Amino acid sequence: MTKDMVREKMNELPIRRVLPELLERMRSGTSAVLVAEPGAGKTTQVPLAFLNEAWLSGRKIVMLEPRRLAARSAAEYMSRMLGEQPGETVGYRVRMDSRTSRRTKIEVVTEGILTRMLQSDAGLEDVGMVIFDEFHERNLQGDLGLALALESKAVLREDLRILVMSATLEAEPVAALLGDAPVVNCPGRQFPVETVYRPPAAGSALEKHMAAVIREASAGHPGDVLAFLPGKGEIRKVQAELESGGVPAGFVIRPLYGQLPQKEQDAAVQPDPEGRRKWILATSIAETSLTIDGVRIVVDSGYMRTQLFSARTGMPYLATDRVSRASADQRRGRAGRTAPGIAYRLWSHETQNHLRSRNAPEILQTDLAPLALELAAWGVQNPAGMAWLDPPPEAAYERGRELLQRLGAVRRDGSVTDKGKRMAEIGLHPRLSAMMLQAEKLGQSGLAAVLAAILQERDIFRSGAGAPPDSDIRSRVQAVRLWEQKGFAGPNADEAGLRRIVQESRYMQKQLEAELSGPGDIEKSGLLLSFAYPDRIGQSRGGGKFLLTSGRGVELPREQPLSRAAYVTVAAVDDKKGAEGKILLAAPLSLEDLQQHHREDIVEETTVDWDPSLGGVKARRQVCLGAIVLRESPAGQPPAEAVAQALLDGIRAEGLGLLPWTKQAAQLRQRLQLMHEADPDWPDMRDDALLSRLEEWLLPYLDGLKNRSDLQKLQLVPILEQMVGWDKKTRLDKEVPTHIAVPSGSRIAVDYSDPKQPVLAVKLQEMFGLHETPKIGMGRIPLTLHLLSPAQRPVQITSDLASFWKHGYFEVKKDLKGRYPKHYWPDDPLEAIPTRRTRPQ
DNA sequence: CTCTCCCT
Repeated sequence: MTKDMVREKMNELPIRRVLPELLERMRSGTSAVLVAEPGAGKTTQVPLAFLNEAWLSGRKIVMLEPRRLAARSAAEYMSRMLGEQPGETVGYRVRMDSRTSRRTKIEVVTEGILTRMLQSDAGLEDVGMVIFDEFHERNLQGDLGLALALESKAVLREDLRILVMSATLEAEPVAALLGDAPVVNCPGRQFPVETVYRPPAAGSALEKHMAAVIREASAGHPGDVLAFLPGKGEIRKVQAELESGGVPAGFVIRPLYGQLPQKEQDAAVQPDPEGRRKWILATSIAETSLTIDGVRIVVDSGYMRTQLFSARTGMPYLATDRVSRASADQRRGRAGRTAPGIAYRLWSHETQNHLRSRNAPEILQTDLAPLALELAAWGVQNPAGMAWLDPPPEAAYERGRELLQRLGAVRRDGSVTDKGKRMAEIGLHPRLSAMMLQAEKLGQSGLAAVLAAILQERDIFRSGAGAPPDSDIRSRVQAVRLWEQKGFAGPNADEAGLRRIVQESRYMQKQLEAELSGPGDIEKSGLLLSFAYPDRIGQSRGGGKFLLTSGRGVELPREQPLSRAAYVTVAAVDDKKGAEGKILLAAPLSLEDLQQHHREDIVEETTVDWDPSLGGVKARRQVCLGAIVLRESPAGQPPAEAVAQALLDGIRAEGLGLLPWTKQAAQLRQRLQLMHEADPDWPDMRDDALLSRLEEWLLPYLDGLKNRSDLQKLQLVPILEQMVGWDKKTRLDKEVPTHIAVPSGSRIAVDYSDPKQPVLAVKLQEMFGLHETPKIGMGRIPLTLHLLSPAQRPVQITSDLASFWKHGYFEVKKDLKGRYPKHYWPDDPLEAIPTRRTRPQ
């Protein structure tokens, strides 16, 4: 495009119409929000419009972009409009690459760069205006940059202009955050896109359905198809589905996701050299990061995969979820960039109504250790006092602070240490910065820089078909070295990725200003990583399972040689909910290195606990690093208190069944429970209640006991009696007797197993002559009678004996007389003589 | 039995 053509095109842009208002707002005030739909041209027009404002008084305009590529291309585009090269009036600055000069008036930077600028000059002395572009993405770095810029403006730089630009933002909250800033709206310029809802039939697989819709749509409409899926797995399935149904002549399938080697990504984005129509199967990478010309058809699965952070375990995990309405609209818009298009949504109108309106901002679901370090370096220990659209969630923030403390970046009170300041300057995740600083001391910064670069970049390895991926980070280090020395990449490595890693690792080493340390010893990889991930040092439990110092369990497929290492450091992990976490990248480390370099975290202690396999208390001398036990030996004389506590732990773990519940003890417990239910002043005797008060009632009797068989010797009856005391015990015997005397002279034990309905089971013949049902509880509670045959089988259950004698007895008698003819079955039971034998003597 | 995307 020539300079004139660019100028001409620029004049048509919708943004031109709102620029005067925007300029006026920034003259009369100091902040504003610009809401402009895609295609309005805001990114390239707005910074240039402010270039000659008097209030700049020689200062620069800084514009933030969420991606390096976007920052560079915005700078290039604006330079072209001025007939210049980047680095003259308009420049850019991203990690490892910048084009700026003393003449530069507009600096386009990635979001994290602003934080670095503010950390080295809180007043931003040479900046007159900060523009936040694409703010609706709500990246962590953008939110942080805005919070810091607002503090700077409030305290040091009243005149600092802040403009927040966004495509689809609910403008009110951010305008309020800027102090009731005016909102300027600008329409966009998009071709119309028709929306079709096409949910899969019940029970049919989404991938199969998608393949069918792709086929159908390409038959009825022109242009390339862009299909959105949550991840690689689903992409491969749809691809297989399309291939098995036959790809028509003139079409080609192009997968597109971040892990894919650069060459294959390029093939998906660029027009097909043979002029075929593309079926592009993409993740959300194609939602904002990459734009593809020629797409007229979008097919959206409606799902996306995101990484979430578990504040509970301190580890990340992947989750597949429905997209938001904002995401779905963004995806649909991809069909209307160059011509009118059509978008198929593989969900129903009904589902559409339930989608959340926008994606959660990153600050609500990510690891906050980096944020906590920046704030500590800024001098803030409690983020609650700052201006946030969404304040950082407390649990994750606290996790982040704990990690920083462990890495030596902050003190207990949250204030930053000198080491922490250096870590923040290095501009890596605090874990990786801590590793770099430690490696420097050990003369291993060369290896550490390669490891950090590998972890920073996307994985350079593709797993072979069918084979499980290799999780040993040393194989990546080897690939990097091979590439550096011979310019040769292994069959599975991505060359563009290797190039980036080499560049990145050299940059890091240079930044440390360390002497180049040489390649280092690859076998120290696990050790170096342990300085970054001290909470993820794993000890083998066999079968590829490892216990981490944090207490979490993780695992590796057993086919991997790494699964047989005794100790590993786990750098990347997917913390599956419920199940063991999955190790994605790790390296082995030796016990010697571990003991030498983590000496200050290793503690020696005597542990006394219940060993279920032993059925008793075991005392051991343990050498521990966090939750893992490096060595242990039997301990001699453990303190009696600890043994008793361990016994209680055993009972809590295995239940009250460990105690000798004789018939008498069990009945006593039930009788007490009956009293409790009538009067809460009596102790609750249910399992949970007893277990929660073991210290009170059982502990005093445990002296000298060590195991199950010792416990079996306890006398529970006196123990339970002691629990209620003498007065209550006397009352208990009176109100809830153990036995009842019946007319035959027998004393029959009452069954209290159901405290609501105590039972007296007694032979019918023993009850002759008794008019009324016996009662307990000072005559309040009638017993339920189980009247038994001579063979002890219940023949009648009643709590109204008088009525039984009158009515039921004669029926029962007839039957019993037939079965037990030798027994005594009188016609008048109330006058008869009770007996425990066949007949009264 | 398969890792979403991005950045200092």
